[in-house]
Order: sequence, then C-alpha cells, then structure tokens
Amino acid sequence: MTVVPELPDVEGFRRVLAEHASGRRIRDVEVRDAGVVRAITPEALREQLVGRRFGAPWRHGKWLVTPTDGPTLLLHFGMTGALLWCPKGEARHRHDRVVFVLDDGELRYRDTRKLQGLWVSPGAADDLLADLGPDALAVRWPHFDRRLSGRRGAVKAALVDQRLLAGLGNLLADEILWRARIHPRRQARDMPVEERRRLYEEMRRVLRAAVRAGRIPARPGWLTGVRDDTAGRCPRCGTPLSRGRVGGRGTVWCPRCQQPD
DNA sequence: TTGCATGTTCCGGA
DNA sequence: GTCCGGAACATGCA
Repeated sequence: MTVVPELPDVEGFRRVLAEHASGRRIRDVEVRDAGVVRAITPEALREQLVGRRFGAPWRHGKWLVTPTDGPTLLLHFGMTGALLWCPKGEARHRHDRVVFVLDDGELRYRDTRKLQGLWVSPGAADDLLADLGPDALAVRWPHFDRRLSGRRGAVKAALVDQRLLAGLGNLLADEILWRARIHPRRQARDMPVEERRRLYEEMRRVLRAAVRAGRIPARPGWLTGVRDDTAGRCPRCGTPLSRGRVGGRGTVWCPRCQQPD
C-alpha cells in the first residue's frame, strides 16, 4: 500500500462505505489490533457498535465521519491506512486491524503503520475536528484568500497545515504549486492577489480530477507521476526536477517553472 | 544495517 | 501569538 491517503483517497473510502455499508446493520466488530483503537477500549468499541446501523458518511479534510443510529465513528488513515470492502470469506490481510462484519461482506480498516486509527463519539460533532480549517474541496475563494493572505512562512507549509485548510497532504501540495507555477518556499504574505487566486483555481482543478479518480492520478502531465523518479523531469518543460525539504517535508518542484520570488 | 517515508502532535527555540 | 525544525509514533522498504 504505497498510496498515502489525502483528501481524494479519503473521499474514495467514503464512497466505499456509502455504497456498501450505509443503512446496513453491524453484525460484529473484530478488533485484530488494539493499537488503532483510540480513546476507548476495544471491548467498548464493540459494545457500542454491534447491532447499530451505519448512516451516511461524510468527510472533512482527511477525516471520515460515519454516524450510526448510536454513536458516531471517526476514522483517520495516517500515512498507510485504507478502508476496503471485502466479500465474506476472503482471506484476511495481516494489516486488517479492525473488521466490521455486515450481512453480505466486511468493511476492513487496513493499516500498516498504525499512526492514526478509529475513534467513537457519543454525539455527531467531535472535538477531534474542532481545530480543522475548512475542507479544501468546499472552501470558497474569499475564505481561502483571507486565511492565506494573513499567513507568514512558506506557502507550502500553509497549504498542508490542517488548521488553515483541511485535506491537502504533501503530494497534493507539490502538485498544486507546480501547476500554479509557484515556488514552494514562496512567502505566503508576499503573494499578490492574482497569485493567490491562481493557487486557489489550481487547487480546485487538481482536487476535482483527483477525487474523480479516487486518488492523485499518477498519469502523464502530472508531477506526481514522476516525483519518485530521482532523474524525473518537469512534465511541462523537461527541466530536471529539484528536491529539498520545505516545511520539514520532502518537496519536489521545477526550478524553471517555479522560480523563487 | 541504516536511513527514509507522502500524517499528526508536541516541544523548545527564534 | 507565529513560525520552524526536530522528535516521536510503528512499520516496511531500498
């Protein structure tokens, strides 16, 4: 599982849940690794959810929120998590940490590194989401502009800050900046309004395309398709890509298309 | 064997 | 108050 879940991937997990589990009753919950069950014991998780019916899931940033006719289930996928629908009887994967058994199949929370996990909340809202900024797919231009223009530091650090904007991860941020032709170390407060607008439009384009695909499409014409290749070149102009660390994360950009300042 | 990884959080320092 | 880098979390891979 090399795909790191960002907004489009979590949106894909939301669709999996909506298609297969919404309206269905939870027959059993198997906690195969208690390490992913947060702020509650595995026994309590089971007690609270077995017999309940899944409602309509929604997403905020990289969080998947699933109401039931009882408590609400919240999932975060960290760097290596996924949610899969499997027919009953299909062999378990060693990283299937929690399995929700329904009548005609199983919903599996699969995760290698266990950096995040599952929470349950008695109500609908939850303080887990309280500090998040607006969802990157839903945020409107005035709000985006207001938040970004008051920000100090590198623009890339701002884009991946979930308190400012929820949903963008390292790959998406690089992809969006590359499309908008903005250097990742560009200081957010030095950007004129046209540049901020360009960033907003490219963010929307990238997100719409990626959500449609259920992931960041690693196809020709996308930076993401060549970033793992150490000899990778800019899909637009052919210049060898630059690499470095920005905001503490591995960053890829085109030194020709994305000039500093 | 060692270093590194695309997420989040916390901590000390500027 | 902000921002930054580094460490920690747990695991697999080059």
